[in-house]
Amino acid sequence: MQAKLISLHAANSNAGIRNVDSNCNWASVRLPELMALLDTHPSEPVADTGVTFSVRRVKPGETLCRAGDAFEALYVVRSGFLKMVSLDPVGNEQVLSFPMRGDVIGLSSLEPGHYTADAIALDSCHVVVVPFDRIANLSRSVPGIERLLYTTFSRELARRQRVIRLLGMLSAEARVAAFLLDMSERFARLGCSRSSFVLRMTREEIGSYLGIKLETVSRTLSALASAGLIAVDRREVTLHDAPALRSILEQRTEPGWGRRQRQRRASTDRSASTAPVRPQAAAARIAA
Amino acid sequence: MQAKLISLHAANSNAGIRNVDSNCNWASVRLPELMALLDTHPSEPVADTGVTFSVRRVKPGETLCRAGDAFEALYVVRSGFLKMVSLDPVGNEQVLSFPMRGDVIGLSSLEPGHYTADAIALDSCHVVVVPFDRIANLSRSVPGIERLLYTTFSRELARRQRVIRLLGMLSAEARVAAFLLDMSERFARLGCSRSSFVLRMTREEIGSYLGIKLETVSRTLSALASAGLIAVDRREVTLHDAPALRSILEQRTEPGWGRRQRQRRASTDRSASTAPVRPQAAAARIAA
DNA sequence: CGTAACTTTGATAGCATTCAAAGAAGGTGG
DNA sequence: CCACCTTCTTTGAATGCTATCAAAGTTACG
Repeated sequence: MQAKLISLHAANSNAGIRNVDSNCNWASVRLPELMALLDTHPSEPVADTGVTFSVRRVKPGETLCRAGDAFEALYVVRSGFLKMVSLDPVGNEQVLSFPMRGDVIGLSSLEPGHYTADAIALDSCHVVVVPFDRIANLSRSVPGIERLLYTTFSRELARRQRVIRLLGMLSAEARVAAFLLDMSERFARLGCSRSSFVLRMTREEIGSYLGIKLETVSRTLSALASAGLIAVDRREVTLHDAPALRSILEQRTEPGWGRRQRQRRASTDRSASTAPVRPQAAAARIAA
Repeated sequence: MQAKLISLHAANSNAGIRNVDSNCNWASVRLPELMALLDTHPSEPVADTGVTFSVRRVKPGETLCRAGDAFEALYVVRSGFLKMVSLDPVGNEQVLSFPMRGDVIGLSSLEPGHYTADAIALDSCHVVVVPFDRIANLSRSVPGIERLLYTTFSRELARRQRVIRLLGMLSAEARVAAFLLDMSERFARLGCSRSSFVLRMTREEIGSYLGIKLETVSRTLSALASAGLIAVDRREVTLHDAPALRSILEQRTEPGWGRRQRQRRASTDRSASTAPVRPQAAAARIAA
């Protein structure tokens, strides 16, 4: 009960997150602050040239930008959580990512000239508005900015590569495990607990992101929980055995595997399993 | 027989591709040529400053760069076809893309500082070696370069977004259809036939890229062929009904779809189908 | 000409979806 | 403050799509 109240409070106010500069202003941020937000591995600090960027506030459920809107600025999340949703021609929607503090929105919108997905706040958010031409101009005078811009693009490319691996090579169970580990990692980077956190999104949104159905997400979470690897209470997740979760990622050999590893895990698994075969026995499989 | 010989010849020599500058040199290219290669929608021509970039030749099966190698340069494909292969910790490999003329290799390698995938030539290739620092420096003096670099990153991000949609929302059948339409589009952009082309990759490589098994690729191609939408002769594919292929993409409503479209296609499909239910009846489904 | 790589096709099994329904949580208005 | 409604979540049973296993056919190549 009490824990839940604390969690919900944290969800709305982002209390407990470190790195929140004391001299910050909710209406605008200065350049060094913006760069610190972007740079995961802070190198040399940037001189404060007095340049500031405005901060936009987005309430839960509101959209920061819609697919098709003219591309005007990158948005750098300072606090809160969002979801990026792409709507295909048929009307089916797909969640592409869950941006949080430090993440950049709009990088794929530069070339087409319009945003390619909706950005919808999952809770109360503060995002820094970074007009692209402005930051590009600054990059000519302020050293370090140009490189940071390129690495930001490159980092986002690497992230999408991981998503492609997740969607193309992992089973539903492994996708959920990977999702939990990813959230754990990102929360840890924010100074929050690595082993216990509150998800901001529904099962359906998780499923859309992972390319599986919401029922499958629910079932898999239940299975992981009954195997003792995690605990789930509504949106609150606690990781009890992260290494075991990681080992799930290393099981699947879904589509193409090389010509090595003749271990034939499928058969050994089946013979090793003493439990009788039954439908939806994901928990038994995980426990084995 | 004769047709096959011609196709194979084209595959190896890239004969018939337009846009091959007459004054080109296989050992190096000048800046304007490089920019034309990158810019799909050529804007203002760039002054020839005399800067040149070396061209590297890669023979079929050779690797241009390996995952883990220090990132030194971007590679811009001038001719030939390659595959990008990512090897995960377990040893499973996944094909990430099939670069061809105009495509850029290495964009996601900047931030980690090393290549994140192997680049393997599927046939004889010529790639322009573009050291990143060199092009970044040039961008400060030559107008247009900076913007082109950013749009190149952004374009690659958009491409990966399409792959994510393919892997996350489409059925195996739709993935194959999307793959064929994509290849058609890219060949057309090169001045080759939009409706008939020779695939350079195996069924296994296609399957790895699409997140399905090689048998499924083969079955789906056979089904599309017997439905009359395409013709398949080994690696040579002819599209007979591209609109029908496109309509396959608009069928699936795999993971999350909004709350609209209450058309309940699944039931109507089943009732409309007069053929008896049988396994592997993909052809019947497509024909319907 | 024989071997290796690739492709096709069939039969079977398994995992994820679909369909269905009940339970829990959160918000609203009386 | 509680009833009511909507949204979200969980769980079950059955179907279906794709993977797996297997084998034959084809092509390429030495």
